[in-house]
Amino acid sequence: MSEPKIRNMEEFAAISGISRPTVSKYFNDPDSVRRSTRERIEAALERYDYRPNIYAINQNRKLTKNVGIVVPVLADPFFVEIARNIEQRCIDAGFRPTLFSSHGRPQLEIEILDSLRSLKPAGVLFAPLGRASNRSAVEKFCADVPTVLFDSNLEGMGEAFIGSDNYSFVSQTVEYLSRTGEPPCFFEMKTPANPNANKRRNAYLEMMERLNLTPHVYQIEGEGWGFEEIGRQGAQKLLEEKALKTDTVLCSNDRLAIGFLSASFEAGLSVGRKEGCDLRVASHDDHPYSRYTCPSLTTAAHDYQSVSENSVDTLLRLIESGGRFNDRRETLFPARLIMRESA
Amino acid sequence: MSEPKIRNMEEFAAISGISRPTVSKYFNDPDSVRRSTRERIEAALERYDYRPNIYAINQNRKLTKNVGIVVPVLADPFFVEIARNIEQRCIDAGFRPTLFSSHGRPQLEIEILDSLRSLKPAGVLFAPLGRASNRSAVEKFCADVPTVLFDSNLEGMGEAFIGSDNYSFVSQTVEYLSRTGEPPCFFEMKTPANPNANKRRNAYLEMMERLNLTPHVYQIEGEGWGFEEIGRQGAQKLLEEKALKTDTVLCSNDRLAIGFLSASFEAGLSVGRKEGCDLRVASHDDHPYSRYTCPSLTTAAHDYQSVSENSVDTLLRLIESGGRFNDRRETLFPARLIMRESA
DNA sequence: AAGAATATTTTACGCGCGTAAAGTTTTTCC
DNA sequence: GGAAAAACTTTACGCGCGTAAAATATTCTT
Repeated sequence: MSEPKIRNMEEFAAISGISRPTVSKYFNDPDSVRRSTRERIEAALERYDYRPNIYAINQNRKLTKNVGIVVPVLADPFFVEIARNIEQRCIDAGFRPTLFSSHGRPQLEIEILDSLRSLKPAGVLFAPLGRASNRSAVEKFCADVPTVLFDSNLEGMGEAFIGSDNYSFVSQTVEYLSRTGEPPCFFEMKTPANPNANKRRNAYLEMMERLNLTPHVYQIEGEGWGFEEIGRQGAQKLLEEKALKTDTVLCSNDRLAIGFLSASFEAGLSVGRKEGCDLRVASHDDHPYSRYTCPSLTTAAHDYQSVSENSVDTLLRLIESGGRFNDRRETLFPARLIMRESA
Repeated sequence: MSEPKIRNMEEFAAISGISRPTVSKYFNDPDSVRRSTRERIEAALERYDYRPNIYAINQNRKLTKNVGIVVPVLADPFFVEIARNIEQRCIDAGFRPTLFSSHGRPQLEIEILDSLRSLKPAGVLFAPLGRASNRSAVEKFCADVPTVLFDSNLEGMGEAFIGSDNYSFVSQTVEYLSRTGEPPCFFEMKTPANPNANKRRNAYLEMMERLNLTPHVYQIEGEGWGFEEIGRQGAQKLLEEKALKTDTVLCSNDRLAIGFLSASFEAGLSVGRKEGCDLRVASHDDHPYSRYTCPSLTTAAHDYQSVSENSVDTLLRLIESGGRFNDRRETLFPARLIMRESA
């Protein structure tokens, strides 16, 4: 490859002995040209490494092959895992994904959507910050760009939503904890960033009522996305004041639980499902590190595969449909209980 | 804003009463036009929200305002933290950063560089996979695109390298551990993914020699970037076989240490610097979660700020210099010892 | 106030490719 | 083998903007 350098499609067409429009056709869909033609082009491609100028291409297409992926925080490995999955699926489908993180900042989220707009993406997979998201900005964006929401639902926004079934998460953990010992209290933030948190609390309350048990919800102070620290400080306070009415604690999510475990350890309390332990702690999300907490964390796992697969499939259908669905469907995937040592 | 929709710069120039070339000049540098002109354009910008077509812009510029940021694994919060920092600094400098992660896969790293090339970025900040990186591919890339390496040094590649001073990390932890108790053994992977690991081992050996102490290095099996699991299994084996010759363990990095702590806990061993503990464990990196391990992890912290600031500054200077430096400088930042409960 | 310096306008071309239309060649099929 | 179908070539225009050159207008200098 690479004798003299090819400057543009004109030159490349010349040296491969094919007309430029046909070469152009080839790059848009290799199968749209005759086999012998395709082979001649591909032979030339191996000798001279030429790639069409992406800017010239996108200037002349209403729809690019770009796909935006926006997550609220990459510092949360959960989103990294989802993003990685989604990224690969987009590539496999012939698109160019670009990953953005709002890093927990509403203003940055707006700016990302804004700059995404000028990328003229074929579609966007968007996990919003949630409560802190600027709803009107999101709404405007979704009106312009085919968007599929995932993880965090903003009612009515985007053409579809794919996420996890919070009720499935909580019902399984509550049922398990109640069955194997004392029913749990619920540990969460007072003003959670993410709407899933509210659904989980409601699911807890509903589940406890159904089981004829008395619910206890502890809502701790704290703003932002530093859940571990918020959880640690909240737990420290509760433990110090001996405020917990049960010795079984169900945390809204794993990151809070990591903070809770940290505070428990520092308070000299032993956590676990074994005889003689002071506390049982369980949680939700199956955070990549929940296997390595001390003790390992009993939790409810997202179906990463299904969420990412369904999200991408939905977006591809959306793109094929011209960017609009007739009805906005919400798809939820159930959790899988992961029993470990903490409860 | 937004009465009728502006289609292009021609139209925007017309309604703002300025000629197109001047408007073009304004967008390339608002300060290059007369103040009264700038104000008229900005007034128009508020009424009609127009943004120049990014593809048309980049087609006609040899140098875009794009900057690529490539990290080996986003699943590692260390890189997320660095990337977040770098991203923001690039934005502040008027560039458009795009974040890529190789996700630990050498093939993906090559593909990222390849697609990055066609983005014609003004420059790239690149943290390579390390040992698994395709050196000739990286070399070719660096020859075409102004590149600054960070975190992981590939000798001679890129125009500069910015990273952490591994000797500073290890000398501080070894000194601290030796001073406050028993000198440490060293716990690492046999075939580490990252060249920093080798430097840390050598620093350990050198430091122990200097202190007239006998070094013990334990190299565990395992491939890839799943350090926690590798560390856990390696530690489990060592602890089971009671193979450790010291009760003070210095891990090559925090993620291995997280695995080590997990295995220790499961083996019923207490870790900490307090009287009566079975083991002391320390490590390097100040991983965002190292504060929340049980016990919290004594470690050596990267100077995130300095590394990211210097990386971006270097890249900006490189871009201004036309993409080439006369000499390839390597800048290393020292660590800061973080004393917590584990050692 | 007149000349110099600086900004802006006008005009025009080019970037690399998508894409349409009309004509030509190749393939397919009965 | 001949006609229809498919693929290709030729020609040509447009996309939205960068940018150069020359003419004109504005601001600054003394």
